[in-house]
Amino acid sequence: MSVRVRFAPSPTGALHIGGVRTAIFNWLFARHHSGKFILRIEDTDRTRSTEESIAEILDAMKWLGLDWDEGPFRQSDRLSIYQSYSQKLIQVGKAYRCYCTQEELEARRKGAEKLGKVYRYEGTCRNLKSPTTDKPYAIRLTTPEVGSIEVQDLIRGTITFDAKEIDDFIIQKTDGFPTYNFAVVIDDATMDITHVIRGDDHIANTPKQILIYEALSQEIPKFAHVSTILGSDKAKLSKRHGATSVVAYREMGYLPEALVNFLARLGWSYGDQEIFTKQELIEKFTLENVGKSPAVFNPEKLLWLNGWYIRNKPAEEIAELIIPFLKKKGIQVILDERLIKIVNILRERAKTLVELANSSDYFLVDEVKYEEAARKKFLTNEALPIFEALIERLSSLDKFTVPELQKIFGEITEKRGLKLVQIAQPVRVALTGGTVSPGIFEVMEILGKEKVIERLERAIREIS
RNA sequence: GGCCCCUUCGUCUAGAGGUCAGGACGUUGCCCUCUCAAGGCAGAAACACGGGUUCGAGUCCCGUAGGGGCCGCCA
Repeated sequence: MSVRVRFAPSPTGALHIGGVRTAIFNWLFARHHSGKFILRIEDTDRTRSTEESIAEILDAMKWLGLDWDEGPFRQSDRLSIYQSYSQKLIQVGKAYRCYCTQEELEARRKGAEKLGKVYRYEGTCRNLKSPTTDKPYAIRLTTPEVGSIEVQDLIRGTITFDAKEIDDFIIQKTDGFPTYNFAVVIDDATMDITHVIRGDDHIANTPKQILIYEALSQEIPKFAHVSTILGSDKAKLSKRHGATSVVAYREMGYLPEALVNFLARLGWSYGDQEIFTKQELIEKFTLENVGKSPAVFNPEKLLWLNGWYIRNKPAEEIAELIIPFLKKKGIQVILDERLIKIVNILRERAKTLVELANSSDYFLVDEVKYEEAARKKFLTNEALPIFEALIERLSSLDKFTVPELQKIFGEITEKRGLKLVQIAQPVRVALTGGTVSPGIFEVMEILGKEKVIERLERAIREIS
């Protein structure tokens, strides 16, 4: 049978980075085996699930390029399916109605706790002869009292649980809704899921789920439990460690390639390789190379990777991507040769699209804003004659190109006995407003003769 | 507390009994250089601890410690 995997987020908030890594592993596994990747929305929590959250999840998945073959299915559409299966289990004697009230159960649990024991349902309703049909009831699975349940985990090997640890747990609530474990199993079974790849916080649920599969006489899928992503303090990654939602990273100027590459490498590896195209990830991804230990989220490495992709993607694509970021700053531009040139000289010093957009503004606005410290240090009386000489020489220059400009600067430094840095820095401040920029000749070439002279003249007025 | 999972540089990891324990991010120094980057070179930096098994253990076994997860009519 061909591989069928699923990603099943619950739409109770933003799509979390940890969840996305699980999605990536599932997606890669499906693509690697030419199988199917199924998207399922676990929205049975009616109070916390929102439509906005569903829309955001779908949006983020598309942005990351994690396309799905089936779905999105919603559990809320499938209630009758769960109920028909729970009824079937009652009929064949694998499940039973339980009339114990929540209050009663709560009291018994507290009693057990007082004795320092873990409460397990004692099977009060298990052998009820004639059920009182008018009282509300939950449905419990009849579970074995002895023996053990083995989970064959593709990442961790065999995990054994004692049957005594598992009581007759509820599969359908009094309100007719399935419990999580039951819904998951029915969904995975009816969707013919072959491999369940999910977070290791589900390990303890797995024996219960296996018991449901067995009661249903359904084939048990293969399980693979991936370790959690931790924050820098080794606690589970959460909002207090910084941004955790995919959308937040998009807004901070991260590229989807970088995020996918980074997340894929968190807990998975392929020798010493760090950079992977999506194609390579698909070819090389296997569960055997997924590690067992939890991984700490390392924002610096993500940033480095993002910078790598900014430097190495085609400049035209990067140029197109920064347009919305420029727009947010109130700068309207179109994708043209000039913008591509700007991106080309700026991108090796930017780690995010936001940085790139910020560093390009002096090319795109009419008037530069001087940084105060830079102005004070470099727009001085010593700079005046240099600016004046430059204006004179540049005015008569026909070819406003890097080699020509280099020549002119060479002449001026020689004549005045200066080092290049002594004139490059004041000019840089005059042209860009700051002390940091790409090579000054490249900047001048892109700015063009007119703009350069205009800004030098303005700098002279600023000094006087 | 019970059950379960995990443990190689600060971080991500390679390592499937014999390696000077390798790579990457970060970090330090140097080179390049008109600033800042990028790039190049060099360096510091790890097998949690204790017992076994073995000629030999990061690798296998058992403990200990530490971290994490689950113990709901939540998902």
